[in-house]
Amino acid sequence: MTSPSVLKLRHIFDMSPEEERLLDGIAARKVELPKGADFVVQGESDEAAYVMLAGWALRHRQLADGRRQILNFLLPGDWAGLTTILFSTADHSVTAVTPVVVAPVSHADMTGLFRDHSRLALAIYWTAAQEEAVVAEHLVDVGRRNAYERLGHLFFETVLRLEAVSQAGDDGTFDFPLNQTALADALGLSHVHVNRTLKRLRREGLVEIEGRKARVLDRNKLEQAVHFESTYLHLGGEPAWLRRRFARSARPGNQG
Amino acid sequence: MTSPSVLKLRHIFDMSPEEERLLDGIAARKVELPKGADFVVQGESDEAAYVMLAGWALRHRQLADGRRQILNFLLPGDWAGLTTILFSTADHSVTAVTPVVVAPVSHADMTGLFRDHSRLALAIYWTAAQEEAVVAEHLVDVGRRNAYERLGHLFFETVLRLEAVSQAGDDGTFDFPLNQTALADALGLSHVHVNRTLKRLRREGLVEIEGRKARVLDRNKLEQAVHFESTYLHLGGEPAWLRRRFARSARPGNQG
DNA sequence: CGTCGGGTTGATTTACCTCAAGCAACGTGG
DNA sequence: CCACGTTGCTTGAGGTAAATCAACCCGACG
Repeated sequence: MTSPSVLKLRHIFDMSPEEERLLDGIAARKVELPKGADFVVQGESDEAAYVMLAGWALRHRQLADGRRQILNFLLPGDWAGLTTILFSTADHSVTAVTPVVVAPVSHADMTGLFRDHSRLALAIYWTAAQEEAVVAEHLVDVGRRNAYERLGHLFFETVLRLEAVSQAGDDGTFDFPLNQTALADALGLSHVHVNRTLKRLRREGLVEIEGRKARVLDRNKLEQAVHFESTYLHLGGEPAWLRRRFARSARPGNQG
Repeated sequence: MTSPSVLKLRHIFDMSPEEERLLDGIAARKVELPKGADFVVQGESDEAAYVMLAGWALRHRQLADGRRQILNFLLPGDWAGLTTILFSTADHSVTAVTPVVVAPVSHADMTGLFRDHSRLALAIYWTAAQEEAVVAEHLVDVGRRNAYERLGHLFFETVLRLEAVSQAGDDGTFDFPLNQTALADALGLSHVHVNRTLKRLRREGLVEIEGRKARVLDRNKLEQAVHFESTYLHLGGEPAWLRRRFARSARPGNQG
């Protein structure tokens, strides 16, 4: 089965069979981590990056007085700890929300990848850039949208991201393992207010939440209600001229 | 005179004379843009990246109904539009706050740089990663800090960043060309509330604002008042083992 | 000399927060 | 298999940080 990291990159990137094999090879070194495991720890220096293969994780920063802010959520196909190769100490933690399957990539392997497979390096850089764009949108959420829009926006974003890696059902159903406290810490709200706002979203027939599953009921209505603008996800399938640029950037020596 | 882009990277990176010359060479192609100029436009596809050499710019996202969120501020030594090489349309705009001096770098030159000077490419990637870390901290600000902390935090961050490129005076004075509306859009507040909170910061003797200049009066007091934690800036001077890693990642063919 | 961008201030409203409690589902251990 | 702590969800009451609305002031500038 093709790994989610391959699935995700196919959206923007014509990968050669060899490149796909290489990525799948990385993904083959599966490690299972229990729910709650921290695989990057704020303030510490870490020794590897990780590709998410299954499950949910979150990136968050902790303040000294206990307040915390969740930066974003990591879904299958996302990378964690890419910056550990650049910074001496991590400025955030990455924690498993559910049991997760990851593939660790040592720094040595990373630099090798960057050296010998510059197209894949560019693809990984693309992933990091997309993540940055998602975090920026969360900043827009928290800075300029109200609680109702923030929550709706997060649901909409999540469906789109999960669909990009074939992890959402046809009927709009998807795994949603976040509790209301996590939502609060992600959206800059209190869990009480999250609760009341979720109630409203349910009452208005926009989303449905049952246990650890969620479902977007009326896509168009939700999109309009929260003024969703999907450009920042860059999942629209990039135009040919851009795909060509990726190709051009290949160095001689990488298989043709 | 060494360009700010070189100054900034020296903090984390042992650059060879040739690499410094190359960066300074990029910086030699100066272009002046007037205050208010958009050099990256949300929704459009752009043809170059830019190194900031002088002046202030800001990155922001605009919502359809007019609300906007400023993501971060670009100071001398920062890069703008790095992702235009990866995405078909920009998800944000970059606008000059003051008249700015930039050096445009075409996509062709960028890919050449990545191909032939992988250490410099890594340094530029470092810059992008640091910017991501700053945006993430702004998310923490807006999500989990009150107006007073947000403003104080921004002042503190700004001094540190300006000092890293030798653009702040010894007495804590620095150029600060943002009006209160810009502060509001950056911090997720109304300009009225920004005004009142600034008054409080002044009254308490933490900062001084005169025209387009600002000054941090009591560094320690401000740091404590807003619980500033500087790790996310990664400006502490990276330890030797990390600098060595950058060196190791050099490919044969790059000088020395 | 009018207009415009920017700062300041007051009065009022509101979208959230905090505190507090109750309840259901669940695992754990005795 | 019952007592229990725990975790997560829900609801109410009351409080507050910050928004909104509305002036007014000032200096710059054409």
